[in-house]
Amino acid sequence: MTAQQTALVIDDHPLVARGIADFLQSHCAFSLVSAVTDVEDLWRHLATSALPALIVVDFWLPGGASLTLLSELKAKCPHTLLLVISADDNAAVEGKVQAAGVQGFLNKQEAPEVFVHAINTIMNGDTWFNNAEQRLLNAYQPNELPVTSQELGLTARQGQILSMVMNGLPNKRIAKALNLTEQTVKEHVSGILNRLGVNNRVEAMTKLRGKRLE
Amino acid sequence: MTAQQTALVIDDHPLVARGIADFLQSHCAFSLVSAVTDVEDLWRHLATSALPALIVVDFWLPGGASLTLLSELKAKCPHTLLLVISADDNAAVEGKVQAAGVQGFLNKQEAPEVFVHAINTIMNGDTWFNNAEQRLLNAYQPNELPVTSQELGLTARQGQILSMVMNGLPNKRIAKALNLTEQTVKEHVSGILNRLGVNNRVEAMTKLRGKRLE
DNA sequence: CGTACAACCCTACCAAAGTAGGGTGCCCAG
DNA sequence: CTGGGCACCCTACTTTGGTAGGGTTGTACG
Repeated sequence: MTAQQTALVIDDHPLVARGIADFLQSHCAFSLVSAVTDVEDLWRHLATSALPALIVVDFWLPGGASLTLLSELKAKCPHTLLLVISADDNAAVEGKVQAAGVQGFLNKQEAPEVFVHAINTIMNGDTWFNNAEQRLLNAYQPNELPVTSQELGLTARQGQILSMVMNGLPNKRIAKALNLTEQTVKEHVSGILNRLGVNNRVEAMTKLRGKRLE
Repeated sequence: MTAQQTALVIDDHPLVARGIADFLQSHCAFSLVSAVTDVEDLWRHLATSALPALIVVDFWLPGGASLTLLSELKAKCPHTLLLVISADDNAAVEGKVQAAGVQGFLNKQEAPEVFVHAINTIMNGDTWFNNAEQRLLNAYQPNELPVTSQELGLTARQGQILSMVMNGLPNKRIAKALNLTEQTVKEHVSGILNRLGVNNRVEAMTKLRGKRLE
């Protein structure tokens, strides 16, 4: 690659965008790396400057805008390479991005050397994706606010059962797993529902959505 | 503040940590800002260097470690100021952090000038928090992967009903809202469960956990 | 010592969720 | 025009979830 190529980074967190841009400029062979924080800025930049050789796109743009943005970018700048970065380890995200036809996907957690390697790979015309199969196993939700059973006013046993309820287990399987009568489980569940002020397990699930037990 | 104070940034994404650290060093009056990416590194750094005046902590450390980390830091470095930064706009997060007794909370999305202002406020002995009441309204879940009903093989009506199921509505209320018989709703739900390969609505909820319909 | 509470068991009952089978009207493609 | 898919309705049934009664044990606390 020549020394005259430019790149563009879009991330809704200004400091992050600037940090990645600076890193690319100092560690990869780009003559200029710009940083923008929203989609409007991105289009404005593309309209007023020469097309960059590479655009780095944060996956979690506000409102889930990134997927539509990617297809628009592919349509309007077919020769520009696209690298998507994400803060979480969700295999589904990588699959979606890969299906969108971009050149690479990378986790923000990766070491700086991996960044450099990925960028060079993409600039050479290859693609960069992690082994999706490997990651299918741990498709967990990383951004869950931890909550202890005590904060909810639950006993230890209730907390244990609540976590199984939150994972979708029916009473029968909970009873089997804990060597209890289904009735006993029901009573624990009733206690939990009372404590949470809800009428059934589904309401409990929606009430605690986005939280992680213990 | 003097020109000899140092700061420390902990964020599990190396580029982000480095970017924020560089920004603090160039825009605030710190003589040295270090960046670490995990808790072990943090303790190692604190043991081998002079205590920093300020530690910037990313809220979403792996495994939800940040809350316990904050209380440990308060215990072991009571004179060090703590600023927590987070990528999302969740009022509950800010409340938790404030309860942990740190000096400030800030969203990564904020403009760089706000960062500078917040840092200066904290370094002067004040605290920096957003108006939690204002934000209680939009305590939404930002990181939800969008999924269309078509991708799931569902009809439009089924998708509509699925989204209500995902929000915890029982069949009776769905029927009332859509002017349908409860029976008709049940049949739609049955169709959805079949399509998703699950046995009941609770399994459907856990299967689609972290996704957002349409 | 007595009280309180958590955890466990039981029977019995009712409401909600889900299944099966059969029927109507609509619209669209072959 | 005919078959198929979709949305809607119905009756009837089974399974699961949740509540309400009452009872036993163990343990922690004043």
